[in-house]
Amino acid sequence: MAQATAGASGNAIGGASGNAIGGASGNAIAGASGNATIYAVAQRAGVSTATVSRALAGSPKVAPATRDAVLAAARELAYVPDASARALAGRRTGALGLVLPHIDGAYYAELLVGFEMAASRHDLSVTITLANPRDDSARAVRELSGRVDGMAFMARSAAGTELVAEIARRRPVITVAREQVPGLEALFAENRETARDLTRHLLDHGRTRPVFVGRPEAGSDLEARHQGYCEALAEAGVQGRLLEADLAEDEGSQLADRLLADRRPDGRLAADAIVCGNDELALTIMTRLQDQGVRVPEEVAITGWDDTVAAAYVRPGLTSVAQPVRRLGELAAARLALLVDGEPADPGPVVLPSTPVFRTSCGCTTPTPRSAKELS
Amino acid sequence: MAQATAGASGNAIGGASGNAIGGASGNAIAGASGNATIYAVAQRAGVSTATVSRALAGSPKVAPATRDAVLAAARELAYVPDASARALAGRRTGALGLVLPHIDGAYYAELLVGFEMAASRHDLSVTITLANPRDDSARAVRELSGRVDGMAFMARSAAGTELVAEIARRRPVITVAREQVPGLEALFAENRETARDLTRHLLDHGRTRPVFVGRPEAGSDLEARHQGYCEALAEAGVQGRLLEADLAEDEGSQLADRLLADRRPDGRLAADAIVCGNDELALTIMTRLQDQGVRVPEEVAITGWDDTVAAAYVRPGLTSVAQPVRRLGELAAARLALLVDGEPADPGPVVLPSTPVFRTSCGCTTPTPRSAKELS
DNA sequence: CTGAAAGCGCTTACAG
DNA sequence: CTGAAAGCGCTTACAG
Repeated sequence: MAQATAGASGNAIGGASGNAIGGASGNAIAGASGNATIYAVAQRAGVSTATVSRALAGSPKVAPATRDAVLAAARELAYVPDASARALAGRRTGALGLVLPHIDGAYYAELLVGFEMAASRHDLSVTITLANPRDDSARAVRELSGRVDGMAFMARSAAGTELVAEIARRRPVITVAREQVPGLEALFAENRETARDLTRHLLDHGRTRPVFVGRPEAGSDLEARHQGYCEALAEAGVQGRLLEADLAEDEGSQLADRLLADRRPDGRLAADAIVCGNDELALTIMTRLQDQGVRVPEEVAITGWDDTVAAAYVRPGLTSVAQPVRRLGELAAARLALLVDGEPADPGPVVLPSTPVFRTSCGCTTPTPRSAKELS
Repeated sequence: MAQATAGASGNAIGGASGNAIGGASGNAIAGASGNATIYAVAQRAGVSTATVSRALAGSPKVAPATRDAVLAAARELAYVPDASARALAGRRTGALGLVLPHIDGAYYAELLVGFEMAASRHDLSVTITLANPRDDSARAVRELSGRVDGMAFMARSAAGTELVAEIARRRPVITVAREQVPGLEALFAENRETARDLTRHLLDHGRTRPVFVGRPEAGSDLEARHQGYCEALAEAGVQGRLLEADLAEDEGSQLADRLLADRRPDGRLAADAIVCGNDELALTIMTRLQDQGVRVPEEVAITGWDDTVAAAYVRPGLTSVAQPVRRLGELAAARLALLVDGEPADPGPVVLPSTPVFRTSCGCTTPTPRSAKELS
């Protein structure tokens, strides 16, 4: 118990006031873990705690000389304000909550980086919780809501719409890349149009037997991507096919085997283009196909989604779609900061553009110059 | 200001007590944002706030019937305790701080996931801050220290040893994969021995002209990896070479060009094995070399470090080293939870084993079965 | 087993 | 420009 309780009992050296009947008597100069409190700073600077508070907050109502004295005292004592006390008194935690699914890979990391950067710009901390679908994330999410000023719910995080709405009754809430909750601000990365463009691109390469791989679910990103794919086919009068597969490696290789077995009478593969719901699926299928002797993109073109690191290293380079993930995170935090400041919510969904990154797995001979991606 | 101030003025409906002279009079039944407070729950359950507090904390001293009444009242009011008030009164924030460098890729994401999972198991929240080397992370780190019970500093996060030591004077601190601070608990992933094993492995494949690519700095992971590499060479009486390169893509391709130009009299590459400091470097070099017609591993073997996703998808598969990143995160949070509970620090560094993942870029013909990696 | 009351360390009207 | 004091919403000895 050393750290936790050392000096925890009241070594009250008495604040400035001597009013033993009023509330704020007997305030400790040093807090529980030996940290200086605002009382210590006030005493050392020869001012009241109110003045210390104002000086530290940068209030313009404090005389320069006073401010300097306070700042000096605070520095000398290595004073770090207690965030809990500050939050309780100021009715502001100064923190934003972020609910993520169990991060796998770079996507959520990017989201988090963007979110933290923007939050930090607004002098806000970020407290995260990983909402796992299988455990009761409700408890964790509610707990989180009790320690932050606003919350962002990311993608397919376990928190259901019900729960999000409940939290939104008490705190500003924004959702990112997940089914919109009526009345709440919502951010998205573009899916449908980009998928349509990407599919058209494949068609332009002369592909006539495209399939879509992934498992579209109502309201999901995958659904929108599949829809865009269908639109492009409809425009061109081409017949498509949907192969349901989960976004996990194992199903990918099974699918590749299925694709491999599915031949036309002339021996060629039934599919000559594979639009995958994400890179993981695309990479798994592509390498499996190649290991079995299929030439990509000659025999079959393949595209992914997410523009993962691996997409650039495989041969042929995997054509994919870069999502504005970091900006999604940044925007989420920035909006939340405003909402917390009382700005009214603007529930019209905001859709950020995604960018196709053409490498050579789609049939292109020259990949898009790298800078094109950086421009996004 | 809607959300923030609605009802913020004291709509005090009066707690149980009527003592206007004592401190706790005029407590609001509903908090600032319309949230129920402990007073509302107490009133509804017909008990005191002390009893509500105890019942909610699961104290065994509360009669079952009373507890049920309190729980029911809390549920009906959708009561979520204010974490700030709780922290202030209980002298515990219930949160752990995590200082990370600007997360790029899966490494820190994994670390974070492990940390959050373990913290969550201990009913602790995690608040993160991204310490960027260029901005003054000191301010952010200190601020964070004011809102958590303990802090973990990860890898090459910007916070210097000085700052870490300062924080450690006030809070339990643990460092992960970074230069040890005297007196503080420290966690590491194994580097030296693993690098030695990996280099030996290359030597066993008959390689005689290995180079090490990376920029070892004092006390860094890279230094330990380079050291292990040197040890293996020394054992075998083989002459090595160090090519300094930063862990960024651009330097990788320059290096590949240099490697390509460096030929022996018989026209073969000067290097026949490249031990890279990380996968990114290895992948960049490997693809560049391959694009120029070099056969891997026949002409030159290559190994990476980190076992990134891409390592499994490129051909040949990149032999790499899987680090126990998630477990590092888990252990950090678990230890911190104990330290916060008063357990004395045990500064002896803890080193978690890393696992070589043999694919075919090293010269192996059969990759290590996938399960071997999962076992780790 | 339960309640009255003090107190956690700040901020912020309010008064001067 | 500054201070005295109330109060933020909880927890926890203390007393019964």
